[in-house]
Amino acid sequence: MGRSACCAKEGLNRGAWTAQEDKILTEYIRIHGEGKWRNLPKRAGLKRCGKSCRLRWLNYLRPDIKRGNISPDEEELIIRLHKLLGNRWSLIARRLPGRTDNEIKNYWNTNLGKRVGDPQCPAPTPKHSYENKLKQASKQSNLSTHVIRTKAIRCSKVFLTPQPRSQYEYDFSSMELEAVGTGHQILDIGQLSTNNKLVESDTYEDNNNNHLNSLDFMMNFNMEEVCLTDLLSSDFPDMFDITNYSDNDARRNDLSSTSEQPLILSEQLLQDWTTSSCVQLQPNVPTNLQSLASLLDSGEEWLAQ
DNA sequence: AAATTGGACAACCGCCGGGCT
DNA sequence: CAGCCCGGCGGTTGTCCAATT
Repeated sequence: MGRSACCAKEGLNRGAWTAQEDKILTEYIRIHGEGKWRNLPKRAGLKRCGKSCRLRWLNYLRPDIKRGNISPDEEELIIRLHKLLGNRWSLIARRLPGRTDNEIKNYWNTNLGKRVGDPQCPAPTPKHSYENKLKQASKQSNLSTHVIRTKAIRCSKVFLTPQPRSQYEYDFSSMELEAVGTGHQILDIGQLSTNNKLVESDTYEDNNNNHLNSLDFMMNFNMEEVCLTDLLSSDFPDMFDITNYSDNDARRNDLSSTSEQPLILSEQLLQDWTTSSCVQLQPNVPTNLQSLASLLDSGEEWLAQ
């Protein structure tokens, strides 16, 4: 017996969403939060498939989405990440705050794939240039296209350890995060750009007058205020504090054996990085995408071995 | 000015894995 | 343990629109 379809297809709207549908969906999620997608359409009074609602929300309506205007730095990062991860768009998207897997996938398919796949491929046409994209974005905004651009970026795969609140007050110099299931510290926000602020999980919800009890949080990460190119000059090894692994971490021995050496990207480390949402950072070291690029370089070298 | 072409991207589809019963 | 539900993911399609003929 096969599983039932996610929804009956009869009588459901399909195709582009109307402003009214968007409003209904946004309002419903604002009140009830995400989840229960299958029942959502009925409860919200939408003639849409639950999956469709979820996709619409995740790829378009979510307030933390930054759409269009992919910068050259983001582009380079996408290329590197794709080289490392392949078509794992969701993983790639997690490294690009505000970007959705669908957007990155589309961007790759229409731009980067052709370019990267064929070294002889001619330079992008003017229509594809960054400058023109800026013009297009500007044009779109002038046409009052509803481009959602918020600073709050949800970091859905990072959780604060369930410790007393004082553990994660907004003292960035001591804040540490823990990746799901890894049991080791994953990120120190100490020297995040001052433009990047950690906010509690319910900030996002607050924006929607919601109040979920999730422990996950968001990182206020304004890409436009982070000069990615500034990040390209730091030494990646310095970013990693291998000694930060807890004593009962099974990997500690392996890692500590290399702690006195220039960083050699371990499989585990790479795995951590590719499966978590944050990079392990050494306190007092600037967070930057160039370092991610360096990490990718290391990962590429490792993969080539 | 109309028809055609091609790019961009929103949306859909089917599959899969995890969790629950 | 099997069956089911739910959500996530990647591939593909459909539609819109600007550029070109």
